[in-house]
Amino acid sequence: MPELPEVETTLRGIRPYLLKQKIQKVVVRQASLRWPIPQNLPGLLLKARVEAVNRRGKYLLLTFPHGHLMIHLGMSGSLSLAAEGKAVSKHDHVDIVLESGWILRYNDPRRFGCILWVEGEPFEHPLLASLGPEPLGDLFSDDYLYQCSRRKSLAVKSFLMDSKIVVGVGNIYANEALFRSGIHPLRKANRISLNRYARLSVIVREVLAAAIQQGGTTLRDFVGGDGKPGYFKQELQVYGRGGQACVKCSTTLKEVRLGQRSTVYCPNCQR
DNA sequence: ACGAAGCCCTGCAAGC
DNA sequence: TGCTTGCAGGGCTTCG
Repeated sequence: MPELPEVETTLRGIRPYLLKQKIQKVVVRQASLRWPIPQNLPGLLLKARVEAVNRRGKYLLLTFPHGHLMIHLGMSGSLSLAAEGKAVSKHDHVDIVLESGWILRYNDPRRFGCILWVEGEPFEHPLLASLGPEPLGDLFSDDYLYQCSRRKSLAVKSFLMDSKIVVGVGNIYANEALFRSGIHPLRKANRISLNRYARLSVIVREVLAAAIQQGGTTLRDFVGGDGKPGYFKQELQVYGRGGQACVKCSTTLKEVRLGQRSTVYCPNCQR
């Protein structure tokens, strides 16, 4: 389940192979992702040169002279670099063949991801226009979270996972960050003090940065691998541990569903 | 305008 | 063993 660190790791892994490369061929085997892959994509990309590779939230942006390729990995998607002639496996939906011979290969079993073509300013695209700040950027701060939350009566965990508030905090990291901050996930966002948001904002940054750093250490395995670098080996303290003992106080961790997402917390440590 | 629920999809695990 | 059922989840979309 790619979260921000996984997308960032993917970005760093593929960028050097893509920059300044001309697209030699595009093969679409399965066009029906979350939205259909444009039928004319192969023609659009043919012989175009990659000018830049960037990320906004969990969206990857490949910039060409005449537009941008926007890729989202959904929750089961991955990109890998395959050597010329490497056999195609199940759910390898798209190949983007570079002049170097390397193939940027998109695999997505659940097809929750998307591959779209954007002309003009990409940040004005409806999918990107209303995204909140990057959690590792300067705009994400205690003040920012506090101000945003004042008129929000929803659970702080849902608040934190809202991409209009801040991008890239998925279910796993929301659970972990709230545990480490001592904040109860069901507490209303507007019932949390500035001091506690200060702690939360720092911890969100720490958790994401640590995960990215871990992804970086396995980057060398990116090429030729399964496209899923060994990110997220860090120990999860609450996610997936419902019913087990809290690592801090041994109280049994509670698991509830919040907005269809599994939510795990320590009823003693988190208030 | 806000918040909650629904939906897309496949792989895996559990239950019969 | 092989079926059926339920769950996982990012995030857009719809409903109340």
